[in-house]
Amino acid sequence: MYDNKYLANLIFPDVTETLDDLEKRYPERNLPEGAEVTRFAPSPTGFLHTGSLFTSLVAQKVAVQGGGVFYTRLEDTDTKREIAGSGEDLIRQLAVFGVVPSEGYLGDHQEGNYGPYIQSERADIYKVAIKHLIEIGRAYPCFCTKEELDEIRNRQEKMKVVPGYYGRFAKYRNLTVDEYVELINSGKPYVIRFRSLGDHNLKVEADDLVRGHLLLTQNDQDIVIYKSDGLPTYHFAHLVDDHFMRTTIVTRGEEWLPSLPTHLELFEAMGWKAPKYAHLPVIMKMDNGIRRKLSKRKDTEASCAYFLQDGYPVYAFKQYLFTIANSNFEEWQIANPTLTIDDFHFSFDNMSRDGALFDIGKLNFFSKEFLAKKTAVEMTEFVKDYASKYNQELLDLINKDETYFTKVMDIEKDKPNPRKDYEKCADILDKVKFMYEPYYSTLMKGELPWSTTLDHEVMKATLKDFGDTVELNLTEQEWFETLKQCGLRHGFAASKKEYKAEPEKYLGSVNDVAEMVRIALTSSKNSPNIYYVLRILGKDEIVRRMNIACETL
RNA sequence: GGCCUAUUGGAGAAGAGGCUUAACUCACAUGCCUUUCACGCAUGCAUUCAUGGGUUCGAAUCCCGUAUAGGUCACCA
Repeated sequence: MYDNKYLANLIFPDVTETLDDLEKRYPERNLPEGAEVTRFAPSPTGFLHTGSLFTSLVAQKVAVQGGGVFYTRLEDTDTKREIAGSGEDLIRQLAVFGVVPSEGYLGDHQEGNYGPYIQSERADIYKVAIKHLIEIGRAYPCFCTKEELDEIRNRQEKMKVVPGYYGRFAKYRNLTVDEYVELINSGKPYVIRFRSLGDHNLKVEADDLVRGHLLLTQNDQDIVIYKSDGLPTYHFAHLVDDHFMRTTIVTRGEEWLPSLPTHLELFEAMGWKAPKYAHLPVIMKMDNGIRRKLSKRKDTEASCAYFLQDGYPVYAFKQYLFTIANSNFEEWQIANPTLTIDDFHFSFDNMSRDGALFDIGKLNFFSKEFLAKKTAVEMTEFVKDYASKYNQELLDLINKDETYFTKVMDIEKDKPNPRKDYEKCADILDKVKFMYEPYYSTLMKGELPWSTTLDHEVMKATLKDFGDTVELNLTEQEWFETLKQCGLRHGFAASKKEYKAEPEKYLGSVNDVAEMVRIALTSSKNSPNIYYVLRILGKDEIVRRMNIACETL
């Protein structure tokens, strides 16, 4: 007659440490009142997902604002799905968005007293906990094969009962210890399952920081806690890690809500106090009229790298994410324009329970605002940094003459309300290329929006005259006067009003003159203020451009 | 299919029984400004809070049913 203790020793003969040893090794953290310990625990299975960034931003904020600890942990228990190097990538990407943990898995190294912070390096710790559960009869080995499990499921489907490994369907749940011992000694492969005491007809109460008080169905599944590869499943690793790393708030996506009862029962079985939970809404997307979760495979917005590639400012992106996180953030930012997100006080109470649709329009708004506030020099620096990483063509353009590029960025910056024409760096090349050769020449060879009513000879004469007489050392007002004079010499009224009053007397108005000069200068009807463009180009270039323009007429 | 969660305008949302003839932000529309565009300014944009019932003198706010959407039911996290 064997007992559970014998069974536990048979399964984990090398495990000599006890739970008490671990409690001593990872003591309660000494933190001020109200300080929280949060974490971001990604799996190394790919790039940084927008939803993950969102979750990590919230976790970090909650810890930092209360003087607590934010740490990272690598959840690499699924060796099959692991993508080599993605753990380091994740940490690097996080850093780009200002999410820098003070403790934990940091890519190339680990830091802190509660480690290791890589789950695959914590196998011994999990074993101590599992051994304990076996000893107290709350865990047992299960020898089911994949086929047996499938068969159980099929039977349950036919019977129309809740599927899964529980109660009377749990084939190995009620063996005697002797039987377990015999099976193990026979060499049959097995996993360890939790012995649940729950009942799915009963409820369990739970509190969630964003959802409030919940009444959930109890767990009754004898879930696998220890896989045949010697590593725990997520559920068990979460339990052990968040307990011994002394996490006080678990932030995670709402897809975890259904497993909350399981986790709660696990904590209870271990005799541990469960942390507080915050199940965050997921970011959605409208796809053909239906709302769905951002998909890693289908949606470019799902990857944080996508926004970086497009050259969205990190701060703007964070502002956007914070409007989703806390509904009062926008109003706060408007009321406190000089303060940053770091000064904002986040609260779970102001978080919405259902997933927001990803709104690129709103991101664009924040981004435009942000870029417009930069000075020309800052802008050049910012764009250059972007170009050096993502856009060689743009980088070449800047490097050709950085001072010149800064002048282009400086257009109308001296006005009280600066232009907001760039929403991301990826837009910039297209918007400024007319200021450069060979782009200008190429543009002028294309379709040009010249007036269809004006006589081409008159236009040519006007443009030539304009180039020959243009004065650059004038104020904008004065310069506009000379433009009017030029128009007057060729039969254009000095203002739209005058033209409208006596249309038979003129060919058009100064507006028409400005338009043709604009096209000659930029190839387009829409451009920044020509006065500024002229001053950057210089007299010789203006004359040259007028000649090129005349040739297209 | 079972279970869970959600449902206020195009989007994010405020709203906790009377102060809401539903705040604010983005988007959109119109007008003004103006040498174009952008900026800025002004105005407009939900008689209605998924829906049906109920409670109440009074409901977006409380209760019940229905619908819809999302999530979840692995030796994945």
